[in-house]
Amino acid sequence: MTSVAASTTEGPNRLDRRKARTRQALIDAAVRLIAEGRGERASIQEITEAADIGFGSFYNHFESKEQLFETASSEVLERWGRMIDRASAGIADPAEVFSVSLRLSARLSWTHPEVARFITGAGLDLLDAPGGLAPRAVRDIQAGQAAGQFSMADTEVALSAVAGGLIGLLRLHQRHPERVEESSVDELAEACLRLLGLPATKARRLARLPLPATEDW
Amino acid sequence: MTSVAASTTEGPNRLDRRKARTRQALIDAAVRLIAEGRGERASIQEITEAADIGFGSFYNHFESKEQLFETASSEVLERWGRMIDRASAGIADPAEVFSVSLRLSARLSWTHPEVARFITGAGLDLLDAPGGLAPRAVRDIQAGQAAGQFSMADTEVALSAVAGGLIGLLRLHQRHPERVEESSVDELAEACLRLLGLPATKARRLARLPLPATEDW
DNA sequence: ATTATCTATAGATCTATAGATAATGC
DNA sequence: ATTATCTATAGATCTATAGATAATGC
Repeated sequence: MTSVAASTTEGPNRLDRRKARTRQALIDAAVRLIAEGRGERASIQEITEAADIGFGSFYNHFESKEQLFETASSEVLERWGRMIDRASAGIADPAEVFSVSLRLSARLSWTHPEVARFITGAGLDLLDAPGGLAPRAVRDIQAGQAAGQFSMADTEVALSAVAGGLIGLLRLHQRHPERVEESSVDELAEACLRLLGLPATKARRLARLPLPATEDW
Repeated sequence: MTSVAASTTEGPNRLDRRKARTRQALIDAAVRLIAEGRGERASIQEITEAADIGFGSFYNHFESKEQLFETASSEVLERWGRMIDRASAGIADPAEVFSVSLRLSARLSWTHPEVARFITGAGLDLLDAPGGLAPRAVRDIQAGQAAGQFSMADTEVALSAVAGGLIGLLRLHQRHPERVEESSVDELAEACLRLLGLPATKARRLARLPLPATEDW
């Protein structure tokens, strides 16, 4: 047991790592293509060229384009969701959890521009995906309704409006970076809290609370 | 001048009308395909089959799929916009014009379900299109800002949130018709007015005003 | 006679796979 | 020896067009 990788039952070897790199190159290329808004339209040839791997290698990892895009989306949504969870851990008020989640998501514009572009590229389809902001916001909005803080009845409609606002801000930053700053993010959160039915004064206060520090991801 | 169509310089003849019918069949098929969410993915073959015309006839009318979809979108957006304009003609308050426009658009779910499905199929891409609700809402939101009624600064972000809310309601009605009624539409408008910064009481009143009668279109 | 539509097809592109090549395991 | 990657290609699909057929004009 002196050599770490001596045992045959032990972790990934060089071959496994090479395979994982190829797979990851495909996923990263897919994320870039979704970000460019041509997720479904790209051919497998384009994908493998963007990933800089041989054409045939595609089928070692995925059975179809759809499966690759599905995997790529899940991966980004998973990271996004974990970031939200870490930052909102320990916050009790659902309205504040919602506000923090949304503000962090809007700040992706500059903290993780490639994730932001993925979100704008995917659009409202993200509402159906089981990851990222959507399921967490549904949970928070419903908790806020149960607690009597939010008055808007249709959770799904509210969520869709919030997603529209988020995507709008991310797109604005992509087109005109100089027109978006931290206060724009807070203003979006404030407006969304008002939309949900929170009193304007409380919305204003909540949307300006200091944000928890977020480690890199 | 006893026979209406006698003069050779006069209006469309039978041939022109046949040509127009074929063109319209293509446009209608394109609208249906966009509504099904596979606007860009459909092949020309699928389009001509859906339109029930010969494959080659496509090229008598359009040079490419993109041109057809562009034309089809413009046509629907044009009708949608005219409906809004007719209904809001004579209303002075920009917040009320906005509210009426949005409520009529959300009612498309049952007044013109094929238009509603087109909107949900197209998604937030509609924000870039020069027709329909988007340019009119931009105008109203900016007028409301200038008049000091609306406090939200970024018009484009606000518009995107409103579009998200509208699409959310249309989608909800498509999936669960029993969960959407006229009051749901009014509630969406109320929430959007609050989002824009209107005081909650005024938002509530405005979103419940009687709607102008709209003739068919 | 003129014009639009339809059918058939050439050429381009795309997917999926087979077989050759390169990298790693043992 | 084993496993993954790469190159080459068969077969399917798609686009664009040519030429035949059908409808209308005059």
